[in-house]
Amino acid sequence: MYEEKEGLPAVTRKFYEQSEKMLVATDCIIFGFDAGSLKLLLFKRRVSPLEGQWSLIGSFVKLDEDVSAAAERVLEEITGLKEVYMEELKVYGAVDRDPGYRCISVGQYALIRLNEYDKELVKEHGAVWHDVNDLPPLVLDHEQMVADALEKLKNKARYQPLGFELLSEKFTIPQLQSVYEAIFQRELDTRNFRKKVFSHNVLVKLDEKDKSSSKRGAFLYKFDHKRYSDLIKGGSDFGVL
Amino acid sequence: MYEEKEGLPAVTRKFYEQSEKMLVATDCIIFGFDAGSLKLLLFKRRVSPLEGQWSLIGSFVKLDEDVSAAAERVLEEITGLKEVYMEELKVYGAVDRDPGYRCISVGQYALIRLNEYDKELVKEHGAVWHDVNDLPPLVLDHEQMVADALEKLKNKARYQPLGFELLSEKFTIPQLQSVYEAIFQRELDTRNFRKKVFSHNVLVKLDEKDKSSSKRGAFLYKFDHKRYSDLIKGGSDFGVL
DNA sequence: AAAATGATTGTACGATATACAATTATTAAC
DNA sequence: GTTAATAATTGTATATCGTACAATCATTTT
Repeated sequence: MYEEKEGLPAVTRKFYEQSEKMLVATDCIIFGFDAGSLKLLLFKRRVSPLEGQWSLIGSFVKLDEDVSAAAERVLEEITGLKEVYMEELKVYGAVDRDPGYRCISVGQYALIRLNEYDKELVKEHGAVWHDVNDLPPLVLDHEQMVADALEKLKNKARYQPLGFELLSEKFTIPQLQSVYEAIFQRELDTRNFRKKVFSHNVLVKLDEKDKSSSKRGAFLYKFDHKRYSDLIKGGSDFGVL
Repeated sequence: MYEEKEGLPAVTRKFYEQSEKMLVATDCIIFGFDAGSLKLLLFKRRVSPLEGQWSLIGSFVKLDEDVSAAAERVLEEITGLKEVYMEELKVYGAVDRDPGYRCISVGQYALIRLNEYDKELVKEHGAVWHDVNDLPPLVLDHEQMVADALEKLKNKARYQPLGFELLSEKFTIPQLQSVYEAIFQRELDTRNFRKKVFSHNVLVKLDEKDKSSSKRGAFLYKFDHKRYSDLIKGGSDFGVL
C-alpha cells in the first residue's frame, strides 16, 4: 500500500526498504474491584512458547488500526465492553523484552465494572480475575507493567474521579471509600473521606438504600458527570485526600 | 534474524509473515530556558515531502535498539549531550498521522541546559531554538506533541525538581523563579517562592554571587541531589507552589 | 552623598489536611 | 417489645499549608 506513494523522503524509503519488521503490540492491564480489593484480568496462554503461563491480554496493532483502537478492540473481544475508561500507561520498548520477534508494546490500563462485563466471553478466552495482592508470575515484562499501572492509578486517583469507574452506576459511600482504600493501599478516615467527596458537589443522593452489608443500609449515590465537568472547567480537581 | 527462532506461537508467526511493515519512530521535544522563557529546538526539513517545514527532531527506532535508546541517540546526535533528563510523553499512533508509511511515534521530552550543548552540531543539523510562545507551524502532529509536553511539564514540575534541569549547575533564586514562571505561565510571589524552595533543604548556598543582572548581585546555589533522594525516601516531594 | 536597581526577608489570614468518638437506623435475638 | 448487635452517619478542634502583601538591604552609578 504505502510503497506506491510518491515523494517520500529518501531516508525514509531507504530505511523502510532495508529494515526488518518490528511488531507493535498493545497489552491491557484490566482492573476491576470486588470484595474490598482490586482485581486484575489475566489469561493463561494456550500456545507455546510460554504455554500455560499467565499473561496480560494483548494483541498486535494492525496496519490499518490506531494504537488506541487496538487496545479497545482487545478489551471488547474479551469483556464485551466498549467505552471503558482506558489510558495509555507507557511504552515497553526494550530490544530483548520478547524472546520471539522484536516487538514493542504499548501498555494501556483500563478500569471496568465487574457487574457489566460478559462472563461467557471471559470464560471462553480462559481469562480469570486475580487479586492484585496475590498475583501469579507473569510472562515477559508484564509484572513490571502491572506495577507501573498500580503506581499510576494511585497517583491519578488522587485528583481524578477514577474510583467511580470501578463501581456500578449506583454505589454507597462505604463502597466508594473501600475502592479508594484498595487503590491507595491504606485505610482512610470515614469522616474525612465523606467530607471531601461531598465537598465537590458531584454526588447525587438517591432515595434507595443498599442493605447487603448492614442492617441499617447505606444510601445509594450517583456520580453527576455534568457537575464534574463544571468543576474542572472552574479549574478545580476531584481531590479525595 | 528472528525468523530462525523455534517455538514461536503460531498466531505470532502468521501475523508476522502476513503483515506489512509498520515503522516505529521517536520524536524529541527538547526544551531549554533562556531570557525568561522556554525554548524549543526545531529543525527545518531539508528533504521532501514537507521540505522547508519546521519539525521536531526524531528518528526511526532501529531493530536492535531500545526505544529509549533511540531517543537518547537522537538527542546526542543533535546536541552532543548524554545523560539528559528525558521522559516518555505519549505514543502517537493514529493510522493517518503520517502521510507516508504507517508509522507510530513515541514522543519523548527532554530538558537541557543551554550553556552545555554543542552549538556547532546544532548548526550543522539546521536546528534552531524557538520561543515556545512564538512557534511556527509544525509538520504532522508535532504541534500536538508540543502542547502535550508543555502540559505534562507544567504538571510534573509542581512536585518534581525539573526546573534545575534547565539551569546550569550554579544558579540564583531569581533565575530559578523565572524558570518556574515560564513553566507555569504565571508570575509567582518572590517571598512565597523562596520560602517554599528553601523549606526542602535541597539547595546549597555558595559563597559566590552572580552580578550579571543587578548591582547587588544574587547568591549562587547548587542543587543537592543526595538530600533530594533523602527527601523522597521520606515520602515527601519537591513542591514549589 | 544621593539615587537607582534588583535581592532579600516576615507576618497575618484563610484554606485545607488530619486526628479523633458519639449517635443513629435497622435487624436479630431474647 | 425490649435489648443487643451491626454498620452508617455526623462534627469539632488543631496543625499545616497556601497565599496575599511591602519594607529593607547590598551594591553600583551619578
